[in-house]
Amino acid sequence: MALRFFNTYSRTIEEFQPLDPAGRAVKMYTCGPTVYSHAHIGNFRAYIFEDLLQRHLEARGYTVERVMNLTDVDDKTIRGSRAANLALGEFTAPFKEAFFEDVETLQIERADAFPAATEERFVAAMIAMIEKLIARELAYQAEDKSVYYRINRFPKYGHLAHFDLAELRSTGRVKSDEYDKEHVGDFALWKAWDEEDGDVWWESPWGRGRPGWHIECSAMATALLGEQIDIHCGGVDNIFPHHEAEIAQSEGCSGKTFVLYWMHCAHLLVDGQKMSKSLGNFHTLRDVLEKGYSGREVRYALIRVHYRAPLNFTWEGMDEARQALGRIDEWLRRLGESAAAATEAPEIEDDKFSEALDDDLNISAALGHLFEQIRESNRELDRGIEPARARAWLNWWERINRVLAFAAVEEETPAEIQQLAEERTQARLAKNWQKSDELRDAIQAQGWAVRDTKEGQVVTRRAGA
RNA sequence: GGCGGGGUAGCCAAGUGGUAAGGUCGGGGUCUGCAAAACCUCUAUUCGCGGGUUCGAUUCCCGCCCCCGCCUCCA
Repeated sequence: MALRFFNTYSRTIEEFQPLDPAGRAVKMYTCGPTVYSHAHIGNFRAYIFEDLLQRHLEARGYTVERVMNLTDVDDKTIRGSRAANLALGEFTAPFKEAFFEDVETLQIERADAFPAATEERFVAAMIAMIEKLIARELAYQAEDKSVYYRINRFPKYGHLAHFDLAELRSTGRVKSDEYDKEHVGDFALWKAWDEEDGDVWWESPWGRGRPGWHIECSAMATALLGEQIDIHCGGVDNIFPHHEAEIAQSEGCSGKTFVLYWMHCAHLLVDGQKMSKSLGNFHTLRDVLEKGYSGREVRYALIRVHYRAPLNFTWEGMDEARQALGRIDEWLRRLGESAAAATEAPEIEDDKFSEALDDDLNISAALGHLFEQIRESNRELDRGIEPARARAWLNWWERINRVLAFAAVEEETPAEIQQLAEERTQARLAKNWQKSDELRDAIQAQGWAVRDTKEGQVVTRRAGA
C-alpha cells in the first residue's frame, strides 16, 4: 500500500508523492520552539509526531531533509531578556541548549538544520522577501512604519484554515495598531522599532525594526529547502494565522505552490484541559523527568495516540507507558539470551507494522501489531525457541525500533549490585530464603530489580529508578 | 457566529456494510520457597443520542447532544 497522509490543505487523505522526480528525496520543514522558556510536553508531542513521520519515511526508503527553526526574537523573548536584564542572545542561548538536550532525551532525530531567526543571513533573506512583496504590491508600509501583508491581494488567503476573510473577527488579541492597517487581517512582515524592543533591532529599507514571526519561516524554509517543499508540519494552532501567512508570503514571492502536504497534530491536553500555569497542569519535559519518568517513557506516552486525535496526558498514562515498555524490555532480554548462540538469522517476513504507519501514521494499529507479535514470540520462548529464530525476532524488532526508538539505553550493572546478587545466589543455594529476600530488598532499594528464573537470577534496572 | 478535531470497556485506543485489534488496570489459573516475569483465561450483546437506507450499521445518510481547539504572533 502506498503512503497516505491527511493534508490539512485539502482536508482529505492523499497518496504521498514527493516533488523529487526520482521519488526519493523529501523536503520537510517543521516549526520549532520559541526559545523564551523550556519547551513543554505539548510542544514535544508535535516534535515527536514529526519525528515519527521522518523515521517512517526513512524506513520506507525516502531520504528526508528536515529543517526546524528556532524563534529567538519575538515579543516573548524580548520581554524575557529585558526582565532578566540580559542581551537577547544571552537570554535565549540557555533555552536553545536545553531544547537540544530535551530532543536528545526524547530520541528525536536531529534536523539537518536548526536555523535561528536572528542569524544575519536569514534576516537579510527576510528583508529581501519583504522587498519583493512590496514590489508586487502584496505588502505596504503603514503609518506606524511597520510593513504589512495586504491579504486582499492574495486570493488564496484563508484557504488553508478555511476561513472567509469577511468572517474574521477580532478576539481582542490584536494590538491597537490595527488602525494603521488597510485590513484588520493584514499581518506584520516587519515590525518598526519601539521602546519596548530596547536594543533589539536591525536596519532595513523601512527603518529600524525586527521581522514579523511568519516571515521567518518563509525565508528560512526557502533559503534552506527551496521555494517548494514536500511536507510542512506543526501543531493545529499554527494553521492560522502562521501557516496561512507562510503560504501568502512564500507563494507571493515565488508564484509556486509552497507546500505539497500540510500536516498538523492535535493538541495535548493535561487532565482533560489545556495546559496552563494557573491550573497547575503545565509541565515541561524536565518536570516529568523530575517525577522519576524516563525520556523513553515520555516518548511512548506522547507517541501512542494518533497525531490528529487530542491526547490527554495523565500520570496514569505515564505508568501505562512504563508497564508497556517494561514488557518490551523483558521480551528483548529473553530474546537476546536465546539468540546468543545463533549462527544465522532467517528473516521474519512481516511488514504489518510499517503498513499500519503507511496509513496516515496509524500508530495504534502499528503498536497493536507489535504487541501481538510480542505475545506470539513470548509463547515461542516459553516453548523453547531456536537461537536462529530468536535472532530473527530481534532483527525484526530492530527494524521497527528504528522508527519507534523505544529501546532502553544499555546500562552496566554496578559492581556493588553484582556483589549483592552473588551473595543472594549463595543464600539461595543454601535455601536461606530470609537472607535471599533481604538481599532482594537491598537491591531494589538501589534502583535495581532481581527476579528468579529457571536459569537463575536476572538483574535489571528498575523502571523509574 | 464561522472553521476544524474528537466521542468505542475502569482508563488509553484501533477498526470494518456482516456482527468489536491492542495497551493498561482488575479477577482466576500455570510456574515459583515467596515474589517477579511470561503464558493461559475472564471483563463492551455493544461503539454519544434519535431517525433513515439495508437482509444486516459501530461503520453510509439526516438531525441533535457533549468535549477540545482555532478565528491575527500558542505545537
